[in-house]
Amino acid sequence: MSDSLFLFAAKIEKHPQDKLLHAALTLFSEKGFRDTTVLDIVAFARVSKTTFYNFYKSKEELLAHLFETLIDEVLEMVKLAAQRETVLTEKAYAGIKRYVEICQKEHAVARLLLVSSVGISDEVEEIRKEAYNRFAQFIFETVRTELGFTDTASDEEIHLFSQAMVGAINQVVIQQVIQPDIVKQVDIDDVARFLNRIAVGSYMFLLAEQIPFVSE
Amino acid sequence: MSDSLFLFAAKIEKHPQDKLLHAALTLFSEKGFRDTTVLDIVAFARVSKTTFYNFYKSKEELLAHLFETLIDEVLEMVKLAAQRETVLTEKAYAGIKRYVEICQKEHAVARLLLVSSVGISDEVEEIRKEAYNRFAQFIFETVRTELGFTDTASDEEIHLFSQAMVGAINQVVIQQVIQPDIVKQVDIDDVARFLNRIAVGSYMFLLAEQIPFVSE
Amino acid sequence: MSDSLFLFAAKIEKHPQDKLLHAALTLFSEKGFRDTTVLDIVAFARVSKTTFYNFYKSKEELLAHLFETLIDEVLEMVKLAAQRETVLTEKAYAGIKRYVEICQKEHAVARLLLVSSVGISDEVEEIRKEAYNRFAQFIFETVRTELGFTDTASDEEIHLFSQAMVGAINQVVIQQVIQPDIVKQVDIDDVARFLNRIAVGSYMFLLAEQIPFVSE
Amino acid sequence: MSDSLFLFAAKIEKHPQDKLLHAALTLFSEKGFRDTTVLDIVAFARVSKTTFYNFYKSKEELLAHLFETLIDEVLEMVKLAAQRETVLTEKAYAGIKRYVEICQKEHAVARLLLVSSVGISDEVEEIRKEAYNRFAQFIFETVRTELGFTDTASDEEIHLFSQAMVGAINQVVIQQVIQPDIVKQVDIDDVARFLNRIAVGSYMFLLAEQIPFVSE
DNA sequence: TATGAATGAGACTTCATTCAT
DNA sequence: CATGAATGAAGTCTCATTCAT
Repeated sequence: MSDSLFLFAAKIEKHPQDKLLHAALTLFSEKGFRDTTVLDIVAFARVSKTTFYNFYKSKEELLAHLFETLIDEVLEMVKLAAQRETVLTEKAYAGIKRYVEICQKEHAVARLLLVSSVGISDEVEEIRKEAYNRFAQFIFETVRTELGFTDTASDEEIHLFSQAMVGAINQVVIQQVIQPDIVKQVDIDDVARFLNRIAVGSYMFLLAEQIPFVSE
Repeated sequence: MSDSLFLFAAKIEKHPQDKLLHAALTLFSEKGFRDTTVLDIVAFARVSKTTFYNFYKSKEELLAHLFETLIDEVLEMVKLAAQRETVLTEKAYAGIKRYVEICQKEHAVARLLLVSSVGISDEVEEIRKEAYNRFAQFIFETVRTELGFTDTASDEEIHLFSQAMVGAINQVVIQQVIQPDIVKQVDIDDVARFLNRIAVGSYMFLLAEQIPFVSE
Repeated sequence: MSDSLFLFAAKIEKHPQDKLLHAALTLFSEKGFRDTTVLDIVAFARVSKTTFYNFYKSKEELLAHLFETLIDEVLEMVKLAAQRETVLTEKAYAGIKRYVEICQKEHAVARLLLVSSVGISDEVEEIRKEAYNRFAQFIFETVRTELGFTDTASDEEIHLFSQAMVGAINQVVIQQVIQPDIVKQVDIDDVARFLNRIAVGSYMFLLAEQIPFVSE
Repeated sequence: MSDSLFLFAAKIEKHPQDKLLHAALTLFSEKGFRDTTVLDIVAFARVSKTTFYNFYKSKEELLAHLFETLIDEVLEMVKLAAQRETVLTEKAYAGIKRYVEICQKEHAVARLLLVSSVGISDEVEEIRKEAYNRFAQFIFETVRTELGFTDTASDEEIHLFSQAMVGAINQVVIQQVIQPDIVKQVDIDDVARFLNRIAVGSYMFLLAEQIPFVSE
């Protein structure tokens, strides 16, 4: 389980809200959102329904809160990993690798974040959108810093590009990393390096379109 | 609505199953999967609940069937658009553009395919995975033909790359094309051309790693 | 099974209606009326639903027809048994004994007639009422002939009395004869003789009230 | 309706279970068991379907509970009437009269108890059997006390006899008292006195077989 | 806060019955 | 006649959510 990875789980759960978050994390990951009942959650968290509904208006709201908490922590870890990397040109790679690592180690949680939680509520989608944009922003800035370029591309294009990269990364994670039945476990390093190359290469390509040097 | 776009909707819906598919398409798109009840569906389709459950074991199964039907049609249209394009180097672009076009014109349906249907059931995810792989395969093969290259990259890498591209495309579509509240409508041509450049460029980048000419 | 006891069952069931009656008899007796479906019946009878609904408007109507057929046969056998008895004073006893015998031998059928078929439809109740009255009439006339009395009691009282006797007989049959789990099987002769004594005694008592010789 | 006769109906029905019982009594009596749906019941009782199924596993179980409740009350009233009668030799008559009275006044309820509820479920039949035996026991004991006899008949015979009497009484009630379309309303007193004479006379007859003084 | 009863909504099932082929 | 699809009604079950104690 993820007792050590996520902060609220480490708080020994003195606060009922932490207990609820931890219960939700455990149960949503294990059985999925719809197959987890509110009764399951309060039983696991050892709090009452009253407490539950004092903190959250609905099961959806709990998911939204959990989602936000998790994604914040994950992005924080990713950024931290990039910071800790001393080699400038490896910073983006370090971040992406950390992301892939987390998704592999906590594949149930990753599945929750990337698959099970999709389409549950507009609230979650809003948070997701925001989080993906932050992720995109991180990648873009890291890569730009790495390469020391001064942008010539428009903000609009940069934005699009970053989003595309996030989509690319998540898609690969979904299909290669978090499948529970994958026999030949992919090599995290390979995947991370691969994704990093795409990010870096795509950024260069983005600039290149200004001064075409690749295509016709 | 999409009465002309999707085949089963044009069959005048004599068969209850087509009526159900059409009803599901309409209602899932309009109100989302969760907020559509089986009663809504059978009322809209003017069939009985029994008929519903004769065809589908559950609402989830109907979604899976609808999803499969739609994605098949969409991919068919995309491939057709690429085929019809006579200029060889524009085939991938034509396909991607067709995809983005469909997603814009039928943004409710696209939303259903790309967002609302995620995480509902393993069955749908299985179909989605398969469909995304077919899409990835199409992109890869079209681009390869366009460029006339003989591959030097491994199958594994090609696979990863194609998946990444599909993720990139879908993410951009999700955030730029199918948001219902987007004020400044993006230009379909721009987005499609942009995505095409990513695909082409990424493919070249993929080969380039064999004969490194970009990075260290 | 009752293949030999009831006429329509012996007709080798050439006629679809006989097949239906036989199927209904078998299945209603075995599983009860509500737990037997029309599909069960037509499958067992090897006829089609169309045939079923050509003969009967509903499952209830089939029950009514079956009920009427059975009760007619039973009463016929009872009367026959009484006729065959040469000793005049044993005629009523012979009839009652035959009745109890049938109910014991065909306890599933008896259960259907006396318990399971009650309250299903007004039509059946009408037939039941009529049949019980015929039974009552038989008892009354047989006993009267046995005793050679000329009535002094009113028609009304005779009618009431006969009905009471039928009720008494059936109640004892229900509780003593057709219970499927009765361990100590009651002795048919004893019960029949007992019921006969009640009938005879009651009749005498009925007359006695005219010329009170028993009570205060 | 029977608002004053049956206890649970008088409880102002604060408890949903009482509301359900009252609704069931009303609707089963009015439209019969089969033609009353669970939806009818919960609508009438103004409780939710969930509440219904919290108390009862099925409509059958509700009937069983209602049946038990009603029959208990009826037997209580019958016994009370017998107790209140000061003239010793009129006690059995008083009880039977009360029974017939109730069946006439509440003929819909009586119809439910004696006809509509038959054959619905084994559970009800079990309760019915038990209740009829209690009724039989009451009649037997009352009559025995009235007559001051010391028994010479065997337990087995007494048991049979009591059952037969209950059957006789109920049959007469069914055919003379609770038919909704009876034009010439029977006189309750007459019927009750008649049934009492049967009970008393039969008991004497039962003893007489030991020391035959009536028949040949 | 905790507990438990109650609610209302919706999923799923099973039939009796009808109808077209 | 047989077959099978379709219907409509009802039963049963499971939850999320609310409320009183």
